[in-house]
Amino acid sequence: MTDATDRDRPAPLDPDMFHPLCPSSAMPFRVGDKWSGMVIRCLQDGPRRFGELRVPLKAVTPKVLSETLRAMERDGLVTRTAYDENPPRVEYTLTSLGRTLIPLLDAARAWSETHLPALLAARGAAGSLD
Amino acid sequence: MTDATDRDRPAPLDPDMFHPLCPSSAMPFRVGDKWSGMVIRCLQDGPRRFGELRVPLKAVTPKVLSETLRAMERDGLVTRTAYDENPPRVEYTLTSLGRTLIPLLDAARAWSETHLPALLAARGAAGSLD
DNA sequence: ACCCCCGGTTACCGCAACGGAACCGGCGCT
DNA sequence: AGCGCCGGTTCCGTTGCGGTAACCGGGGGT
Repeated sequence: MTDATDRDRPAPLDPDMFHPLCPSSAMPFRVGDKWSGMVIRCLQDGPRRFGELRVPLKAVTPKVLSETLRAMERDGLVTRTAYDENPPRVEYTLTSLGRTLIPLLDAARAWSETHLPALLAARGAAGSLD
Repeated sequence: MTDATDRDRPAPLDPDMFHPLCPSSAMPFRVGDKWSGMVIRCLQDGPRRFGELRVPLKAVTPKVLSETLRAMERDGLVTRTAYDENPPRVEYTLTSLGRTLIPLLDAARAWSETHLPALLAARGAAGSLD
């Protein structure tokens, strides 16, 4: 197709971008709700559709995803744009405020890459004998 | 008194360091559990006793505080040192791993100072009319 | 005998987050 | 007529974090 709606469309999301072994879950930080940080990651390269977000976030149910997006919209982190087409199309975009969180996520990721193994080792050691 | 136990003791904690209007509560981040970030702030200048932590964290009950400290100890973020004295004395100290979280807390605080008003404004606007 | 000190523990409970499964509406295709 | 697509919503159940209130142990003071 490659029509107008495909312009400005970022590359497809990697279905495994939140692999089960990804630190996102064990990491001792959270941005907003459980999924908000991952949503920001999904949106950082451009607008995404609801169903598109469900690909990498396969563990999230539509209910929780829509709750998360609604909360983020209320907080001015994303904008929701509904196109009156058929089948319906809705796009979510990071606002400039939402974009300001990306460096924080980067910092959190950097911390995890450096220090999370030590934390998990400590946790494992405590769990096994103490 | 100023005896040996007072050596290396940091200045007393400010009872209002977590003022109700402090962004810590509205901030869209969390480090670990609800109180972990504040505990790290309390410990960043040196070891603190259990009762000492309860001064600025006056909203936390002893149960939750001890749970928090225990979890942080399991994760290798703090060390607990009990002195066999009377009345009992226990000191909590940040480990070097725990100290690595301080820059992250600084980044979160900087974000809040810059952007939290915008987030709260968006939230307020959404709540009032939508 | 009583109470205070400190640093907790125990039992109980409420609420919000999270999750599963099913359903919906409008249009187009077959 | 029936099915599928998309972007949700609704109902219901579970989990677990966090909070409340009460209690504990052991020495020392009065």
